[in-house]
Amino acid sequence: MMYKSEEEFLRAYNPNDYDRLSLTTDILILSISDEVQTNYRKSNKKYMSVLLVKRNDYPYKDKWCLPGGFLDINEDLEECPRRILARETNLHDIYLEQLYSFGDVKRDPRMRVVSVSYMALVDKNRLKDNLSSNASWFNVNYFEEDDNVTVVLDNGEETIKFKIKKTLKESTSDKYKFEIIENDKIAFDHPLVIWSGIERLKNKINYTDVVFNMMPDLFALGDLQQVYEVILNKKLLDPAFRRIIADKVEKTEFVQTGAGHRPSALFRYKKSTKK
Amino acid sequence: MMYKSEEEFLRAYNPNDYDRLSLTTDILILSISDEVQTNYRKSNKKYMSVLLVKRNDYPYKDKWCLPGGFLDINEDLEECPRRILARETNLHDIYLEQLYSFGDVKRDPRMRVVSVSYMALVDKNRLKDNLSSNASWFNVNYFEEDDNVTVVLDNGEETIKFKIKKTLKESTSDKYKFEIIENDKIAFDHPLVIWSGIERLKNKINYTDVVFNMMPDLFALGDLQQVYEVILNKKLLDPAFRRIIADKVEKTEFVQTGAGHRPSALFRYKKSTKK
DNA sequence: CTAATAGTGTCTATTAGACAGTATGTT
DNA sequence: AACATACTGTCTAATAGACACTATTAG
Repeated sequence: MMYKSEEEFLRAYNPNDYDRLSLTTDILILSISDEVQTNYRKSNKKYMSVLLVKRNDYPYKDKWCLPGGFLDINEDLEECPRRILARETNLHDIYLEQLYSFGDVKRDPRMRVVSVSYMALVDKNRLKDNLSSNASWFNVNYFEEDDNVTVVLDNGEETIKFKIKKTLKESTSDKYKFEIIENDKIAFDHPLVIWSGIERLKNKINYTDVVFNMMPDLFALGDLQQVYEVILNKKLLDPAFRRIIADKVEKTEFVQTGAGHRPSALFRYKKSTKK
Repeated sequence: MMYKSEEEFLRAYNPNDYDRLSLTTDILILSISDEVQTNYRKSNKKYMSVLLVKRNDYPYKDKWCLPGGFLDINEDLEECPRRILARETNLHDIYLEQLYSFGDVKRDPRMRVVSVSYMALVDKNRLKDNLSSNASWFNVNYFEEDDNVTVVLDNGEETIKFKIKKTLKESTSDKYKFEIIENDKIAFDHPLVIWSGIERLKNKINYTDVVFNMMPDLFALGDLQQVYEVILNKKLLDPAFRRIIADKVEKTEFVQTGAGHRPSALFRYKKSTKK
């Protein structure tokens, strides 16, 4: 069928000629928590933490899932996670990036749904007491071995464990398919979203400045180093770490005292000028 | 509303409670072309090339766009680009990875459409004469300066130029928004897809083995180096290059002669064992 | 004084960049 | 012989890893 003009074409166009489906966005909200130490001298142990919401209806009733919701027909795709973020945290200026789109036919038992996942990074101090009631922060621990990852989440009351396997796809080099091989408390394919976000952050921390979205305005270098360490899941050597971040931070006049040891200078994020 | 069981919930569930929309996938198919040299001694100049399709109906009639199509309600998301790839190239085992999902309200004048873009990498020699009639390979050249990229495409008959600007988003560090600031021959937001794929490939070539999906089974190291050079858009030094790829390739018994200079040994891809 | 973290100097090992050289086919 | 590319040796620069040391506070 050929048309004389775009106007004529659009008049004749019937949107129902094609299959229509629902689209949701799910948001992996990551932050840093610290666990208050009993020994006054010791510094607070830090964790990476993720915000999960308890489902109180079917499907996956009583399981935990990522905050999410349906895309409105009149909103741009990225507006959707922003609206949900505002709902969950009351904050509007949160770092957000798209992760991946999931769309297996049977991923939602209700109907055909494609989900676009996002990752948000936030400084937890900014949203104290702003949480909606069925949401909870879970500390994240993960263990990688060969092609398996075990992720353990803990919110102080409940422990959630799931396992993901990277399997090499046939005929394509270096392309992995992720598969959930153990999971009983997380809804949908959200374990995949959680892990792909953690992997993304683990990579990005090395070549971008995204971490600073999880930091308060003023921070000690020791704290920043601990954040790197929990994200990368390995210890770093002090001098090397300080070399790497040297041109991303600037020293302020402030110090942090009262901890039973040498006070630490407080720094702030500084956009580095050189590449 | 609370339900007694998942079955009861699903019976009562009405998919039309939520907005429904159409979803398409668009595929950036990248490959390597070489331009036959007049001087028998000189080696063929290589280009990165992209497969575009000429639209013969509205919207964007007579503009070029990426091969793509609507997601079928009964196919997994990733099946969709695979089906389109098979249609365009008659090949089934092509490297494919998801790039990004685009979903601005007004990105398609016909209706609300969200598009999931993919990148495919293929060895062009595998699909000689298998092209569908309205498709054409365009050689890619690009120029980066500050926050602008100019991409120039050429298929021998037509030259297409577009320009993209990276603008730093407010309140989030290191997060760019891409914006098309010059384009008159490419349909939809496909310039964004093309550039994000090139950027992705440019990065991935450094830490994965994806290039080998664009190479024939046997190749000379000089050819491989040229492929790196056109993708990265810069010259590499021979010894450094050979060090880097040393454990990704293995020498075969074959050589390439007849070029008026020392014959080159032919190599093949070898999955490297160490990280 | 002690426990604990803050912060620095410096040596070494590894990797990346640069250049110059030798090797070998075709016309 | 001359041209063009194939391929290698080696020096140097830059970066990452490791260790040892000094500094400073609350209790």
